[in-house]
Amino acid sequence: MPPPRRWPQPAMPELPEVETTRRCLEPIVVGRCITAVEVGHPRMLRRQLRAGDFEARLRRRTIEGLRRHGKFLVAELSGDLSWVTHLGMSGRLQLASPRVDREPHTHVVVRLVGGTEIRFVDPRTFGFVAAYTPDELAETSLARLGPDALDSLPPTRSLATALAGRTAPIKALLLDQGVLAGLGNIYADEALHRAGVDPHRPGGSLDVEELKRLRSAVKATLAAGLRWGGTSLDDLAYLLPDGRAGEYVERLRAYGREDEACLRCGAPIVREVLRQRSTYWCRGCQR
DNA sequence: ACCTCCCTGGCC
DNA sequence: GGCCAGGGAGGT
Repeated sequence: MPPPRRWPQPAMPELPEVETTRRCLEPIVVGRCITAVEVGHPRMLRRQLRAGDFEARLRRRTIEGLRRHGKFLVAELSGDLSWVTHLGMSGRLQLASPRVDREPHTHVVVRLVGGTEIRFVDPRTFGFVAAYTPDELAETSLARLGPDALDSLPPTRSLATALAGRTAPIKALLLDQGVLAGLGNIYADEALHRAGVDPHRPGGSLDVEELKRLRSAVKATLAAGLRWGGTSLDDLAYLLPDGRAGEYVERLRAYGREDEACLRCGAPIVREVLRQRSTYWCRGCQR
């Protein structure tokens, strides 16, 4: 047995983790009414225009739908309000009975009719919650997101238009939520590895063939992440709402595999810092 | 288009 | 005791 790999510290909820969370919550919460709301950490409300609004806006509303755009989870509430949750770096949502002890760093608790609680646990507090009217929502960063990488992945020609003339590294552009919404550091590295594209390449320098490969790679990477329930690292910062761990970590091809052999060409995967972010890639087969 | 900051647990 | 991880906002 090889020693267990030491994964880089943070789990990072990205599109597959948020979508897995959404799918797990949807059948439980949609159609149910919110009876009580507690916010234990004021920082969670830093994106709410008036902090006092959040609890009042949620209470007694019914959750009519649960959607996702990029990494944002949006519960549509009765009365035309949107409850927005972003998991940040270390956030996760939990379904729990009120009888079960709260975990440390449980910053928001939303209780539903019947007693079930949706709990937002976030040690590093990069996540947040907010309740917006339609007008307010139109002014948030949610309204400035690019197309969703899973549900609305643009055709190759649209990607070519979006990237034309861009000189920033393709990795940075994949992380730019205004270009494409949903990829974070793990899945950006995975997609570039699958596509065989060097993360440093200026975005505008990719030819049509490369863009086709990259588009397919994004699709395949997200589908694989979803299929395995997302990526839970050793710290288990990310877990599904029912407590299960995502299993994609065992299937990562680049991220976290420094000095290990590339699964495609055998060259060692290297780690370097690109735009202040860890980047794992293969010098042998990513060009 | 780029850099800095926020925040905390885990590791050296 | 200090450093590192990073999504997104804000500033330059």
